[in-house]
Amino acid sequence: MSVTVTLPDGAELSVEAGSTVEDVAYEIGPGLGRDTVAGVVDGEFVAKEHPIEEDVEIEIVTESSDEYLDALRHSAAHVFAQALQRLHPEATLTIGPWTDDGFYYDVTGVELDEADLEEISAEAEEIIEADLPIERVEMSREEAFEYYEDNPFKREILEEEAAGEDPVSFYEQAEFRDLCRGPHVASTGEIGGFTLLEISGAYWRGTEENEMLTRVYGTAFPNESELEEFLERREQAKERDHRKIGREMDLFSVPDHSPGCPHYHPNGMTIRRELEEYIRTQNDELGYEEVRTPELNKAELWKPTGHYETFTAEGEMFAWEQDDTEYGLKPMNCANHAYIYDQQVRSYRDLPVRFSEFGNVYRNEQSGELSGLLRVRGMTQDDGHAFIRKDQIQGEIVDVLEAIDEILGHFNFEMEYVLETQGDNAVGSDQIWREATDALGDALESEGLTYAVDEGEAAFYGPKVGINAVDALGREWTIGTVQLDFNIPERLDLTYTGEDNAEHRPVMVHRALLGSFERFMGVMIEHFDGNFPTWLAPEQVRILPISDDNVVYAEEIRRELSDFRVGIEDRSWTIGKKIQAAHDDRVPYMLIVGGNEEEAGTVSVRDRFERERGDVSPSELREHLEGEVAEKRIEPDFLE
RNA sequence: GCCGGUGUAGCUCAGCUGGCAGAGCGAUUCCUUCGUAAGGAAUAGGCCGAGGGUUCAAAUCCCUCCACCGGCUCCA
Repeated sequence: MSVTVTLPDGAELSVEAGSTVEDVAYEIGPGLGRDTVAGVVDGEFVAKEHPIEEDVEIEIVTESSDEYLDALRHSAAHVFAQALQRLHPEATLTIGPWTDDGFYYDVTGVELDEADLEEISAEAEEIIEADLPIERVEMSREEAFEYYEDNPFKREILEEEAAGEDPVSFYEQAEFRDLCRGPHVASTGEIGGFTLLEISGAYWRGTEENEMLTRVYGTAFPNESELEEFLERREQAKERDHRKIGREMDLFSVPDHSPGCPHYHPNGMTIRRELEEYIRTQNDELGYEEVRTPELNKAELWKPTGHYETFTAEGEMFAWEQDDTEYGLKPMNCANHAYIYDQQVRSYRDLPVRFSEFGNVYRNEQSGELSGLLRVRGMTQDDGHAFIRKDQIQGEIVDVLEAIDEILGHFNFEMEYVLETQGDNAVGSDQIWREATDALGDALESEGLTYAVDEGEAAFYGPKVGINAVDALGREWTIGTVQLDFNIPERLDLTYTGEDNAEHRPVMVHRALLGSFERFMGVMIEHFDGNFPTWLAPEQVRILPISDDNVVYAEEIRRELSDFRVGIEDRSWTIGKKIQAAHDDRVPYMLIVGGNEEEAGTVSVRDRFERERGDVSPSELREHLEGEVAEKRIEPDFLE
């Protein structure tokens, strides 16, 4: 019997049923056959020995395919495991997949530290040097269970991932053998660059209740130079780390006495104030009225909304007894805003009623989670709640999404939109959740935004659109959110009087445009590498007098530019050193003033891109800066 | 919270096989007054994260705690 395989270019080929991917490649051409390392069959990455039993779409993976790197790293994981077992026979293997930039292997029954990694690395190099052929072998399920008699993890994989497979596949190189679907490269020698990177813990199957395993991260490349480039990129990423830049530019610190609670230094606060002012104007335009509510409340405030239960269950709420009463620091602003809504009888004519607040909230995040400005315990959200009628849902959400889109445009950010759906901790009926989720999805689609769906990830009260950014180290963080909530109005019995003179239930929209000022600034610092747009730069202009004699003239120029944040470098340094310091401080504009400028009443302008122009009149520069700042242009462009 | 790592001058880091606490940058003072990415000299600056232990002697070895870094889990 023959089956039809469809190639990526649309061509069709008829082959015997049971032919392998490799056989198909040889059918196409002997050269391709020899180069085959694996295949993609109906979108699934498979070993070259994978048999074709029905009509499929097939793609042959060779050394030049992206998938080759995955296979190579998968094999590198095996090489690590082999080296580990040679040096530590007591180690039990669990899983060892490839990842976006390398591989890891989770093991247990062995304690490893960094010195062990070096030894294992050396052993792995020998395995690579020996160029051991990697071969696929099959075993019956029964044999496999017997083989893994002492390894409950592999037995669990046999029962779950490999349920019903008989025989099951193993990959072998010399004395090493591992249960594995593949694919792998043909021999260990194909790994040109190999390194072990980190050692850490990881829960079996990613569940906190399970045993903690030892995870070793590594990566591999076809050759040494690509590995070096990878390590170089990693080092460069560290240079962009907002914690490092925050220290260098004196923006903020998170001292030992306030873990997770950043202190803004004057430079950082300048940036934050600009952000706050900008967001205030956005909130005004969107029709939000600013309110202010306290951090300290009785715990009972959060009981009807469900916050108390949710946050205390996760140990995330700061709450304590005082004078026989339980108090807490607010973890969210919703309850206080709902309270203000409820202080009046609301008519359908009043809606939407919208409150905004730069709300300081506190959450007892696990100590291991804290990370500079990106993950904190005390933060200020640019929070807002709109209380609306059901017929206003679509319009309200669309307005917020458009505002976020406009804001992000001023930062040159590319964000990923994610729709998060009902999770285990959800309150309210499934019906309500479905409606709310559909409404968010519809709004995203009507805005033409592409988005991913994260099932079960929403907050407890309603589905959420998360706007995600990536930091310098490739970690993803949620910035802004839009959440639709039918539950809290219900639980708090919020109402408005309708046209029919009956009571109706409003819907709540929870939204944050930037998210928290902390996280947004953290992401922004890394995104700009500290080179802030002029409107945000703590020091927008620095005047560099050629000699001390020019300091008085520098003062004069500063008065001329009094609408901007202008510093004067008055240390008795050479001009070269003053320029260097200004570059180090990432100041957008430097004005060099010496005898010539003083005589002509001009300045010599240099920007942080090292562009220069002499004979500039201060008023021309001032007019330019006014426009650049007002329009929030991303790069200093006077010298373009 | 869990696994591994780190904590020495304002910053970056040496010193850690136990024996007088170091460098560069920065700061201060003096000299230099300089034309587009580091001029010179001198001086000051430390509870070696905190507490306990071992020792004649601890930055160094051991224990506990705190904070930070990477990862897991969890989140704006």
